[in-house]
Amino acid sequence: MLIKVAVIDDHRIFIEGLHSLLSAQNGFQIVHQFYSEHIPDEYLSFQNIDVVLLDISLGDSNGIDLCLKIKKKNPGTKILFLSAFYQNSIIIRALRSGGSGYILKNCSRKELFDAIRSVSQGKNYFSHEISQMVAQSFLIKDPTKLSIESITPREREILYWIVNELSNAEIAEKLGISIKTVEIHRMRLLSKFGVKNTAGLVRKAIENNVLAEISL
Amino acid sequence: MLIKVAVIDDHRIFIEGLHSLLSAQNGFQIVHQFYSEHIPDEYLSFQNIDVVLLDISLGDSNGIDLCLKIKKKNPGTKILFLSAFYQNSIIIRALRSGGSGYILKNCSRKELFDAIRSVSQGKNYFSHEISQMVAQSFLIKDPTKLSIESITPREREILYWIVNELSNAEIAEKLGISIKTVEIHRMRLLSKFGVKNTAGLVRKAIENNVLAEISL
DNA sequence: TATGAAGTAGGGGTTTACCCTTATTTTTGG
DNA sequence: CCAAAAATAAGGGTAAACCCCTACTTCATA
Repeated sequence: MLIKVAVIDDHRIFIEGLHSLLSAQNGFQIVHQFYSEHIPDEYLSFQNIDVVLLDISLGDSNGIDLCLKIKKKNPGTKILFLSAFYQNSIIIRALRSGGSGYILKNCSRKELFDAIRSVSQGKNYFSHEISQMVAQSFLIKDPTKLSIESITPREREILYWIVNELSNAEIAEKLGISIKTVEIHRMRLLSKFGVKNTAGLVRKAIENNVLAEISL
Repeated sequence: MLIKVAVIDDHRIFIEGLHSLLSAQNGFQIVHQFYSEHIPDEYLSFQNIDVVLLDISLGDSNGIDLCLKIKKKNPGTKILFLSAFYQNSIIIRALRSGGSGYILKNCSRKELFDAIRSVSQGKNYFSHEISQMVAQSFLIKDPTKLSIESITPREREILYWIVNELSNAEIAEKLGISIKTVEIHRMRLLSKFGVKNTAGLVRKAIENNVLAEISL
């Protein structure tokens, strides 16, 4: 069972190191390798590739956009981010761009092999540092910031339908109440969330995870 | 250096087990313990408590709301969630409610002690299972969901300000263009995203990671 | 039993979003 | 250099959101 691997990184030395590492290990084969971030679209056909090792900081381009492109062309190919970068927002964007895992460049040989095997089998893999960082990003640093006023069950219900693109009239009909009542609930939501309009309402609702149904 | 601990759980046997565990170990002292979820507000003064071990599934009440209450009254007291529960949305809501860590009830003795020590020192602690689960919740399961029509740089800029609660008039002024132009961009965004209104626009923009600046 | 929180609903009004249409200029790529 | 895409902007209109106000009912709980 040979796992076919492609590597995309802008550091030539790093790719060569990876090449020698994977070649020395049974079960891996590096099929493609790109040194630059400027990869023409016609080269993005990875039908016969199992796993792409992708760096996030690719010169002036970035690995996240590249990941999106690759997954659109080759939905079956798994992406494993391999980066020295660990800034929270970057990690989360990477995860949302279609990747299957994220490890750090200073990881052990064993972890690299484990990660490649895992994602090639359709599983996910996160290095300990990455998953810890993602989890910690949810913690409230400042306890005084726990100030989002609690919303009532009915307000929560109204909010749910707002986020699902229903108008006040549609919500009123669905819940069997008057439009005026929906309006009132909506205004109280704006006030409680401290926002100016629907855009802010939806953003805060998602960010603060008020709606369990609306995951991420 | 004695760490003062309070335990809140609705399983009497579990609390007694915890008590004997922590008593046998130097450095810990269980000061309070509650068996029920119905704790009167006047008992929520934990000024001299370092760490509260809190179960999430407290009968008909829930540990998340209780955590919010405790942190509001005692910002300095650390909360360590200790639960058998691991459903994604619940975990994330728990983290956002002011806790400092989250471990599973089937964890090892050593992990329990480590976790309590960590949070009492102001650090965070997540069991491996929890942090992995949180990280995985960000992954896109279905690659075909990455298929949003590409938007132009200007549309992206408009979208950014929409998500930041600016009105068409405010965006027009900020970018030095007419309101009519902003309207056109906005309508094209609605069309490209396949949504009906601002709520859908903001939701899709966040979910599909269109805006790098809007992380979480 | 009374006080507050939650849900309900009306009137009346302003502002903003949404949806057509057409049309010019600029930029970009083959 | 030409065609396509992108950005600009207008007029004109409807629908929806937003923001005041008052006021009634229910329900829990102190």
